[in-house]
Amino acid sequence: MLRPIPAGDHIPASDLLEGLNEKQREAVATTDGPLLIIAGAGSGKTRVLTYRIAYLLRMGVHPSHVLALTFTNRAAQEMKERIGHLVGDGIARGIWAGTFHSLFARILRKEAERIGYTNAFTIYDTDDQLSAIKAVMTQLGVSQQVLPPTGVRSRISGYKNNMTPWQEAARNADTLVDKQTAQIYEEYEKRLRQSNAMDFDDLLLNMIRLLEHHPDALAEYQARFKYIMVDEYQDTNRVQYRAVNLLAGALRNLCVVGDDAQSIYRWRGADIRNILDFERDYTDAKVVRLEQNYRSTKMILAAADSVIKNNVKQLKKTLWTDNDEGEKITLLACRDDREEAELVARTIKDRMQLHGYTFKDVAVLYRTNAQSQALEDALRRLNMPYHIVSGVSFYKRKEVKDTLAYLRLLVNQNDTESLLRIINEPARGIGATSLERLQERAVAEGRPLIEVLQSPLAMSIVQKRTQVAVADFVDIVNRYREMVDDLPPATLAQQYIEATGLPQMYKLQDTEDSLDRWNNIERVLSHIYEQQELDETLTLATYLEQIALLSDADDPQIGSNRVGLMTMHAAKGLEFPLVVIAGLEQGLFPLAKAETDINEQEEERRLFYVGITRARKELVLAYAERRYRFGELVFGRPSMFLAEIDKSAFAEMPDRSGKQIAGSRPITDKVAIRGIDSKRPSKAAEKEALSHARFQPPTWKVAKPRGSHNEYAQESGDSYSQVEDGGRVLPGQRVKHPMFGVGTVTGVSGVGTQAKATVLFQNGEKKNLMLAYAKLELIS
DNA sequence: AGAGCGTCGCTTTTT
DNA sequence: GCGACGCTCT
Repeated sequence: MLRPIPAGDHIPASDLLEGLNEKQREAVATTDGPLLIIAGAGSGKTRVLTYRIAYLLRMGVHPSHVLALTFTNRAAQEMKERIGHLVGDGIARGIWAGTFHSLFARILRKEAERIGYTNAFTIYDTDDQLSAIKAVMTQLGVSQQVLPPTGVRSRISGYKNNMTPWQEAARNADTLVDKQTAQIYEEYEKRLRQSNAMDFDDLLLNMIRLLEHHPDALAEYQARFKYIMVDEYQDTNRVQYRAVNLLAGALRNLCVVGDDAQSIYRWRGADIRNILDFERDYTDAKVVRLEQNYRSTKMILAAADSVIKNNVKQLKKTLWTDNDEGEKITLLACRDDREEAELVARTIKDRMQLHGYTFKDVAVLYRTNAQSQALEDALRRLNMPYHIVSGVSFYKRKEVKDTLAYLRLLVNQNDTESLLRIINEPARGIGATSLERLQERAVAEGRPLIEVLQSPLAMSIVQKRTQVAVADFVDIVNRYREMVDDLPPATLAQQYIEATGLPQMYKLQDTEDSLDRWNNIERVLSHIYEQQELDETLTLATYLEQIALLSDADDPQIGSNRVGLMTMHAAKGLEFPLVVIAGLEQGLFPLAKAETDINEQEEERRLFYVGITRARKELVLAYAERRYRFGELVFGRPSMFLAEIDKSAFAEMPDRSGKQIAGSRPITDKVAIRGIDSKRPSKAAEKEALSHARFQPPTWKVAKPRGSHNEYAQESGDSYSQVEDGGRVLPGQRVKHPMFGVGTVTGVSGVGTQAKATVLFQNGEKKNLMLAYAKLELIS
């Protein structure tokens, strides 16, 4: 048993238990042995987790012996911060907190050799997976028309999530499609091995392989992670379950926290059995139920409960609260998606004035990312700041992916997917036919493509001209490979990317679009520089790993004062005083396929439950009778979920013009709302503003003079343009750029977000910089 | 080999 | 309503 240690400057262990309810206290103070915490929405789960870890530390557990597995990096970061407040930052920093994927990647990086990789292994995202699958299908002569590669990808991922190796998949294959899929699976696995690459599933599987095949590694990590906690346990899959069981196997100090009602990742392999089996696998497990909700009003909780109770499959629990009754729910019945967006925006503005919310107190949730567009337009028109939680989109841009592919190749030359991606980008005269032939050769010889490219004998199968082009390309990569250990990553990346000719290609095209792309490449390079400044141990490999494992919910802007726009999946774990859920129509939410499949329907319902329970004070629900989907006007009916909420919970609310917004009448009634101004902004302006709202990469800060503008100007339509307008940068002005150094402005062009400055730097280089992005510091 | 045009499929959610 | 991909032509 543990004994408390002197508290020093911080809160003693016993005090940590104060201010917790009885159940929470029990969960926190149960340090040893298996513990299952069933934590209803808003029941103080995060509080319990952080206090429990702080308690452990106070009881003398060394931070490095604590492992906390979370769903997002943000959740881990937040947890660390909160623990830091309780026990001191220095101590909190020592715990192992992160996602399964990022922590396992870190361990595997160290142990790579033992499972047949090198520590330079690349992490393949879903796009890389797809290219690999396509290449394999071409190699096997399987038609991509008959067998869609995305379908194959999800089947392979399904196999992996069930720990089914290709041998077994092949054995169990009955139909031709099954057999072909199994064969593609086999070749896919070989290809990734050959490429020294792991996909997301492999990060988990390889951790298991390491622990199962290397008893000393198992012993080592079991001894290291003496206390293990798993958050969002209902959304873990079988592989994660196995990994956790292995790690906790010796000491069995395993605490899992979950809520089956909030399980929303079944499609990704999350398995509710993980909760049910816990008590079976750990018969001595203590079970603590947290059922008091501290977050929401009675009204909101009642609505959530009346919805979720329609699910047949669920564990019994009763969530209750001491909070106020609260406001009734507002229902916005709208004619179409434009009007829905408009009304949502106006309602938000209205409630902000009425109840004193600020922008960051508000979130608009929806089922699909595509719905954000109309909402953005409306918010922009009302000049309300917002931010979209989907930080990865910047990294999905072609030029950014190309840049990263070049860097990945530098770190891991066997990374065939990256190699193929950029070998002819910019065009070098290395065509598809030649590459196909060379790939065939590589497969036949069982060696990585990059080796084939460097073998004069093998290269003789392609034209002389191609041979020369390939040799030039390989030279560039090799030249910079030699410098990897000698130059700081940002400098190396900068010089190497310049040498590839990629940025120049876009710059010379000199169109609005190509300059944008050029700029994005510069932003990646500046980003590496920034990260390097923050962490001097940064290497290109670790940088690339961070990028690969970024998640949407990791968007650092989440704390800024803006209205949050996000999917309900992305909203998991968050809470807001005012929550709007838009697009409550059959076929959209729930999605069409849930109408026939009861399991899907229950998952959609859980998702709605998650959405509702994000709200603390007030809930607004909205649907539209017509909506544009795929550029086509589609008619819809209100969501079945709306009918599951008691009619008396809805408010009858006049809007400011005195007109009816929505009533407590049967929701199928048509409620017409007039007088909404719906002038569309110009196409160009829309696209413009959108690109800035969307492509702000995470951890990116636009440097700007202090206090020169309101704090939310950055991304919200018109106000954005004031961030760095041409006005304050004039010819003759001396400026400093983080990468290029000091220079003098020689010219300015464009206005608003398009404002550019030509700067002559001290090294004689002249650069044309977008002021909205380039982090220029004015110096005198 | 590369440019240009047309078709298709896409939007469910993401580590 | 857009972007990715494939086909055709040069």
